[in-house]
Amino acid sequence: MALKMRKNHSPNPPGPCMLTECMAVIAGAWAPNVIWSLRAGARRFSELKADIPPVTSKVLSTRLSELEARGVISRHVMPTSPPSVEYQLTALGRELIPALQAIVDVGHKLKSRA
Amino acid sequence: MALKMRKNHSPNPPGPCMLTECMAVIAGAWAPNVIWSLRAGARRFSELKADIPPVTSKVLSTRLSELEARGVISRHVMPTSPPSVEYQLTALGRELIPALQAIVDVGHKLKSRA
DNA sequence: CGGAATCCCCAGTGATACTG
DNA sequence: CAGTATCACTGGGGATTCCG
Repeated sequence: MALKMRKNHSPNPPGPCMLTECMAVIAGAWAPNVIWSLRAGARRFSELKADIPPVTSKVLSTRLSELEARGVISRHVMPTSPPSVEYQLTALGRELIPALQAIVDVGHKLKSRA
Repeated sequence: MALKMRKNHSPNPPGPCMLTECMAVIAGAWAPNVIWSLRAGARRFSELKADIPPVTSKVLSTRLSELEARGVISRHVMPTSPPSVEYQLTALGRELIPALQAIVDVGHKLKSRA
């Protein structure tokens, strides 16, 4: 899986800029899945990796970084031994859930008609 | 802009398969914008191209072919001279609108907080 | 006008291995 | 456990050109 979204073509095209804007957030391999996995609450790196088997550590950490940079998720290092890290959606990230929910809904319809 | 989605990693991963399923449909460069432009009704090739300035003819026609193949849009050749072609959403395609609407909504929130 | 065919290119993935 | 480092590759996308 992979998602690419052009990140910038400077003069915002007239119409569907918001669409493009937000697509960029949920773009990137496995990004939607990560958000979806976090929808019920915080999860640790290895849990996320287990939730989404085909993802590699590299891509997962890359995606987590991006999402954190965009303010969609927050990262908390737990001072345990061995150290573990928890990720959870920020308020901003939770705003994405309805959109993903809508996508999932359509996915079901697509599936049932295929 | 570009979107990639893995099309198949055979044993459907437990959870977010529907998500992936549907993401694949709206993935691909400018696909969401095309659907969005068709939201209000049928449009011709050149109109779509005008709606989404940065898209090239090749990519637009590629995307239209894919979307048609997926049953999201329908293609009608008008027997005029010069010939023109109209595209419109199928019932299936219209199912996608709520999802895109949700994405646009989130886009606004993202924008207003950035 | 609408779009198919070609060529090229690199960003984004994946695989693998290594580290604190 | 939670990453980072390297490498190689693939195909999606852009530009350009040609066709009916």
